[in-house]
Amino acid sequence: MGRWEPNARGRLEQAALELYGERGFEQTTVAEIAKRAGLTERTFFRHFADKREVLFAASGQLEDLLVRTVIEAPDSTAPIDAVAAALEAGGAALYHERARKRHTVIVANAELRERELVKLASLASALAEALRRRGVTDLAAQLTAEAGIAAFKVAFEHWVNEPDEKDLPQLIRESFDELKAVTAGK
Amino acid sequence: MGRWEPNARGRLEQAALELYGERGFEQTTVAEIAKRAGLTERTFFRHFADKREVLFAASGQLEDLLVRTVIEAPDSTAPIDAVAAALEAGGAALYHERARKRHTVIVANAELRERELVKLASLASALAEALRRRGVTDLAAQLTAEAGIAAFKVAFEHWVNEPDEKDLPQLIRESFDELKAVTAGK
DNA sequence: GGCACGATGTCAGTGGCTGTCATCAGCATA
DNA sequence: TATGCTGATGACAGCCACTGACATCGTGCC
Repeated sequence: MGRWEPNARGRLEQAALELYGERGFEQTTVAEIAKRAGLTERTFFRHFADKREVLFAASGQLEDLLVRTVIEAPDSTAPIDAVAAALEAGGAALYHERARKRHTVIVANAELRERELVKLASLASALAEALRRRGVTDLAAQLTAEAGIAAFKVAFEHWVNEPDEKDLPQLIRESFDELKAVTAGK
Repeated sequence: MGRWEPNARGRLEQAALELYGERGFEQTTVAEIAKRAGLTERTFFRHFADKREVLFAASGQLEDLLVRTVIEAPDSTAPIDAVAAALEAGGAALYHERARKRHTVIVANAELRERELVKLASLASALAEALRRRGVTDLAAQLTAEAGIAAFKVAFEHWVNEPDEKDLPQLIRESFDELKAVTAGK
């Protein structure tokens, strides 16, 4: 096991998810993660900014997908519906088992929940920016994006918590319908 | 300056806000804050769970105010309007100058922005719980609360960034109006 | 074979945060 | 007034996340 084993980053992600799941986030040291991946602590921090970030490596790709979907929506599509379509597409790209495992680790620790909020806020920012490029007002873009993320969040939580696996895009659609109802004063 | 000077907690808050403003959050050590307050580092951590929390001591009171306002709203009030009323009341309780100073410190640092998201999420949770006690469905309560917080967030940012001071509750009302418009597909 | 470059290892250091125990102010009570 | 109790603070040692600096190793290219 010399240096240069392939996919150091992926090995670190795998080792971290395992250890966080086995003994908890706080009870795991970065040195242990690195050791399981056959690397050193210093190398861990070359790949990830901090101990939490290793769980959120995929969020950048998700962001790209959302932005692309909003941009590619027909001009006639209302902003809220473009955001809904993007989040449904994002939801369709998630694997239930992996998402559930990861979510279990995250909800068990305050620092990880905190970081997840940052990632969701980042998604909202990206969605808002994409809407602005469609000519949507700044205010409307921010509100649409934030409200959309709220709908996604609620749907996602139901998805990972319900015993019988449902279709996430379908749950997202229902969540948006409910959002429209409550903001209409229902 | 023996022990037992009054209001240790308040002195720590004041010293922290000053130092974070003067030289930045990262460039300030907890030992320095404690020293300026005439205390030791260990005592700082007896009053605040971590270095960031010292800036968010007031958020608990704000949460109480929001919850109370939702609960006291007339039964006939729609959930979204009860939330709007609560956030307007919360907005009315903020002082522009102090809020601006604090917000400047927070936006300048990623860790502090992260913590602020946690506080906003906590407010959303509390609002949702208050709505549930009014008999609102779980799903509707979560969505209403989250969307309401989004409206507040947008209004608050405008308030602290606009050069001419506007009325925060008024901005919040306008933000809710816009929220209702965009979720209606406008 | 030699060389450039990027990935990794090694080491020392800073600072956030915690556990533990000693110490001290204030208060009650004998 | 002495004594004892309680809660806040100090002092100290220690863990670990994270960083900077420099050495070392692999790989590809000439």
